[in-house]
Amino acid sequence: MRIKVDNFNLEATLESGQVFGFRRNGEDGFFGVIGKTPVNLCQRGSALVISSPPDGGREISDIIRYFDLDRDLTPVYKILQEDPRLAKCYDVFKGLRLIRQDPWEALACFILSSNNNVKRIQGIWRNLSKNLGERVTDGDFSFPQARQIAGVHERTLRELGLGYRAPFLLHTACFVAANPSYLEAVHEAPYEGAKSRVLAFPGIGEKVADCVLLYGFQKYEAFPVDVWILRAMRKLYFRSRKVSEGKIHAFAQKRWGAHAGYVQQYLFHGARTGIISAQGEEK
DNA sequence: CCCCAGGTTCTGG
DNA sequence: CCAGAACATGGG
Repeated sequence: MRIKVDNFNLEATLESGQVFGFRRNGEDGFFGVIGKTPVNLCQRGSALVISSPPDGGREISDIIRYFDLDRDLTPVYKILQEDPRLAKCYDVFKGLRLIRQDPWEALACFILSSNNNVKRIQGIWRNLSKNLGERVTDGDFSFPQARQIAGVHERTLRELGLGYRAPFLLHTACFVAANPSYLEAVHEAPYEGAKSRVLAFPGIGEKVADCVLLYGFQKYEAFPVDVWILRAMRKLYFRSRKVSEGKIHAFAQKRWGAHAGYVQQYLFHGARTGIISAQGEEK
């Protein structure tokens, strides 16, 4: 199947650290599992080519929704272009979009992300999927539901590489499995209320909560401040002073409002790939 | 043996 | 409210 896409950058979208279940497949392709459907993706200019192995395929509307392709990025582009500190990110990553992830997967994965690196998070994603998920192709699995994780012992999660995060994920999985409507309530609630509900889980603080709200619940006011964003923001907007994460979060929300989350994604990818030099902060 | 990785929690001031 | 340390694990 083939979808005409406008203002879309598949590579930047999948490699900007918002989702952990995709891997490169060939020169310009990617393989991943959306829900329980395995998909091969590759972009040829304005064409997004999608193939699902035995053609148990996804509807086009599902793909459009997943990659947020029905969003008008004009207001985001306007912000990026009009700020010289962000223009480079626009030039290089134009078409980067925020994925609408499964809420549970986003919640679980970003519990695993704390004090961790992307490569290892991807490895844990694979371990969890292979051991607790469902087989969707010969060697590929879907990310396990809360129920599946809730059914194992903490020691099992440690063996899969979760380290000290094992009890955090286990507790959260048990709660979600026992309270299926909780995540729906997060969806319904506005940003602040949703955030307090997400913060209630163990192992989730300000930063992870914002990631979960942004990637799993489409709360676009969310502005996760991690080490990369902290360095970049200090450098670009605070002359490398020791401004706190909280101050930066408030600054971003006031400056970019409902588009803060999108701006953050461009900034994060720019900082991590070295497009914008995030160096130069003196501790 | 050090530091770092999309931090959070706990502790003592 | 703020600064420091501990926390598993793997890589540089």
